[in-house]
Amino acid sequence: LHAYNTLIAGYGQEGRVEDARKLFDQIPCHSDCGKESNQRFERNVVSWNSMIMCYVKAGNIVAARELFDQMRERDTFSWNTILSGYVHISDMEEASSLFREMPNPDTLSWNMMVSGFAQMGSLELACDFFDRMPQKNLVSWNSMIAGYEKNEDHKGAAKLFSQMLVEGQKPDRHTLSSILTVSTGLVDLHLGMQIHQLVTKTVTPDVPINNSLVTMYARCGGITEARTIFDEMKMQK
RNA sequence: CUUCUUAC
Repeated sequence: LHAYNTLIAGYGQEGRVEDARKLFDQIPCHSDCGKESNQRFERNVVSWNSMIMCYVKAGNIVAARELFDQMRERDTFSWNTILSGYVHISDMEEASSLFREMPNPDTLSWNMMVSGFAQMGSLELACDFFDRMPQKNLVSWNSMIAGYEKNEDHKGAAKLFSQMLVEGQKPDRHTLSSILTVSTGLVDLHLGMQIHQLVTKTVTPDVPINNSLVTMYARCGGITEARTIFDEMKMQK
């Protein structure tokens, strides 16, 4: 059964929804004739969740929702999965009401609400959720920073970033590449160089990160440094 | 075994 679930999820990654569905339909639903307990081979929550995930990834919220409504046992994963479906099509109306109906929203749910609102330009709302979050994690910060960035509030993003450091969160590659884009937008070479320092200490060199670094230096008047990084990139291959 | 965030 684990094998089935893994395969369904795997098809999901590749967008092969109907193959996933075929497998899903092959797993017995719930044994109809009461006596026999074939609990051993039955669709479980994970099978449902994986299948819903496939539909969500395919952009087929309607189908995902149908499955969701049919489930008799929903866990936090199920809720978060459809929630993310609505967030990705920017249907924050639906997302909000789901969020309100959720029995026990966890950090992931909050994160999705934050990034959803931020992504559609409702920075106010995003901030609101962000501030009210019971506990924030790295992803929460990253989503919020990305939101500022998307709305071209580069100063806001930079401010949030320093606040993040003050609160003792360590940035990861997501944070750093967002904030690099921000320094590029601000044409702030000084900030960019500070980030560069952090990059070399915290994350393993990475093509996307290096690209952001090169872009940042090039735009902020550090052509020499840009060139250096560029050359280092070639060495690594 | 399944769910959240970046850039180009």
